[in-house]
Amino acid sequence: MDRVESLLAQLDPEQRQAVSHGEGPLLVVAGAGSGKTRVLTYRIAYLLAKGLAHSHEILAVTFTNKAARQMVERVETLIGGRPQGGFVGTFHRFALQLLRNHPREAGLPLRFAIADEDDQRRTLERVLKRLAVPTERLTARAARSRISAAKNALLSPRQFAEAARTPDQLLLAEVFAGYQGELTSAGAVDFDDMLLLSVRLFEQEEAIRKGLTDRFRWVLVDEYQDTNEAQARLLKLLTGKHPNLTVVGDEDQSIYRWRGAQVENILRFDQTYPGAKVVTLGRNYRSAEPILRAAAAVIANNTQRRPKKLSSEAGAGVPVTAYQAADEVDEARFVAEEIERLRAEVRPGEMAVLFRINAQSRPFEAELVRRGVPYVVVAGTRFWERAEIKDAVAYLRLLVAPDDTLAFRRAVAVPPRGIGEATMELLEHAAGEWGVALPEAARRLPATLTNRARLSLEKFFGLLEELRAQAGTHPVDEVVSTLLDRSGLAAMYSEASEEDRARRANLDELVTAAAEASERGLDLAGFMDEVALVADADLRATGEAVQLSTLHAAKGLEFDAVFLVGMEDGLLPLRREDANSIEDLEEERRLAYVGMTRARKRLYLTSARIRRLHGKQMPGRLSPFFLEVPRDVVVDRTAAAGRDPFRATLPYPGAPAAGGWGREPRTPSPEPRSSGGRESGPRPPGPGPRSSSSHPDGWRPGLKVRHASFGSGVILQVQGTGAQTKLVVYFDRAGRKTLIPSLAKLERA
DNA sequence: GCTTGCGGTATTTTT
DNA sequence: TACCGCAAGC
Repeated sequence: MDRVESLLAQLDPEQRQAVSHGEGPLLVVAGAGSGKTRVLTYRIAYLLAKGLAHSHEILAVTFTNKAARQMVERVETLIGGRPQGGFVGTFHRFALQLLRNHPREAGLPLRFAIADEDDQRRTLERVLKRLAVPTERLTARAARSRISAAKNALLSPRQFAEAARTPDQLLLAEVFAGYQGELTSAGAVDFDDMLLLSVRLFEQEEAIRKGLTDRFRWVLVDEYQDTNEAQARLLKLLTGKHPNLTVVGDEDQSIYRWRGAQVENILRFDQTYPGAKVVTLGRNYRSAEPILRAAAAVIANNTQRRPKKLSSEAGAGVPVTAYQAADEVDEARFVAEEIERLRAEVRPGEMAVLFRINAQSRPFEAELVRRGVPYVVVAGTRFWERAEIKDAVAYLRLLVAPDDTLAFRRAVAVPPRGIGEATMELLEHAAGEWGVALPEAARRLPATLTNRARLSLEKFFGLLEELRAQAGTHPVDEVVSTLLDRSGLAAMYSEASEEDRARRANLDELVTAAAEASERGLDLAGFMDEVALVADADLRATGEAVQLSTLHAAKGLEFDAVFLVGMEDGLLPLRREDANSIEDLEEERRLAYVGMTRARKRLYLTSARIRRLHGKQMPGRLSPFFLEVPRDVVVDRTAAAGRDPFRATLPYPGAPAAGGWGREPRTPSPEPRSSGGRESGPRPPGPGPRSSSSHPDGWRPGLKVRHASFGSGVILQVQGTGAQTKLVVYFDRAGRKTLIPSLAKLERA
């Protein structure tokens, strides 16, 4: 019992209450910074220590691989060993595993493929084309998200069609059916299908469901506010009649409504699970008081929530800083200057610039590069989304599943081998005629093919055979190497262009990823499942750099200093052309709330009076959310910056009449074109942070360098000395790279 | 069947 | 502003 006692002793009363809850459903409403992960991990440790659960009886579900990994690690340190036999992973991983174990019962081919977003888009484009749907009526993009929503709501194409009334819905029903038909004949499932089919499997195969219900006697779910209907249903089926289900979440941090997440799941948890115990964690250990007060005041305007209060346990702190910039360049300048100033006491890795949309990151990057401040942009073009990677992966998928039609379509087209639209149509026709999958039809080399196409296909399949033979006997990374080499995928990219070299470098990274997978004992099929399930965010090493991130990507993280930028009406809340419902506005407000509550000690709220975005100028009216922040917790630095006092920002119509910054009398003024920003004078593109100590080899942040492949760049960061020296360099063309100067051909520019 | 140029369009993106 | 997808030329 000692163990149990000592676990509980490390918790506050509410946390303890949640952790030590016995059997039955439990909802932990965990406000920002209140120790959500702590409760989850301690609860697992508690159940094990108390002997209530065996580790193989525990199923813990998260949304990201990263969260899952963290959970495992933390539980390990708590219980001093690795929990055996349970499942800790994402919803999708759980579902995929289930379907891989029971493909037949799920109505899937033995080696079904996974259609990624790209496959989905291409498939939908074909369907839309076939149905002659004009793009003005429905784009592939729109269709994808609406079909996804239907699947999340557990609707089959048929059910959807039956419910369809408007011409719009009827059209979508047709597209949905066509899309699903294509997926089926390609032997593929998309991400939504994984969940949907798992639900169906549970509903139809009582034995399978019961097997799992009996096995996983304890189920724990993280970020429950982000579950969609399919996920909620899956949990309900899985936990059976006596649900030992613990869910942790916070409706105020639900920011994935556009992806099917239903706040209602968490708001109505006690109705779905009658008798559920509800514990609210109300102590915030993260944010200083002014930050918490600001955030609380904003979120209090939402109606879709339980009213609750968070008390700050993190001290009085300093007021929130506000700054209204002249334009986005001035905003970036202010932020970068402030970051430089803060570096005296705050490590770069403890600072973050958070924005609503990725397109906002440019000016900040420019300013930070100029000053030699190390930074990372979280989520640029993601590794696994890159064309060159997808091309190679398509080949690999074909090795695993020869009839993966979607992969075939992609692989056969790159590098160009004389197989184009005409040949594809011919093959499609043959496939239909013979009733076989498209790749199979291609393998049979229909007589109607031109000689050129025939030879080309023979060669293509010959290569696949060769690789498949190698895959049987060699580690994954070797297969990938051979593939890149023999297919000509690597040769497509010349040494002449820097962009091409970056692509080659990416392909090398793919080999590295394969080698790692191989070391973990995965075969090619396992590697492919991994690739499908792994988001790039999981691979990202943060290091000591300021993070530039979207608000979405910042969820779950915390920083000493947070710059929430672009607080303008239309940007945050983001204005979209389709329906700006109250629900949409509340989700935007939650985004602002999530952003603000990432901050521990310092929070900055900035905006621009004029913003160029997408090449257009946007009028920079202050965000209504900004106006919701109580004045007494804010210090406005706009005037103190020595520029003209800000003006011309009309208060948001719906904003509270009192308070807010938009009300000061404004001097009418000429277009504030180039008033701000430049006034502080151009900064010398100087040698970066003065703090950087000199390196024996002379490398220092701010130094301009040239690399044989990546071209010219500037050093952001220097790590280690001697042969261990690593340089983080920002290249004009290739972006951020980490290099070892003793290996890389790097010279001073 | 593959490359060049125009116009339309732009979110957020855990898997 | 930037990219991407489509339409016309080689």
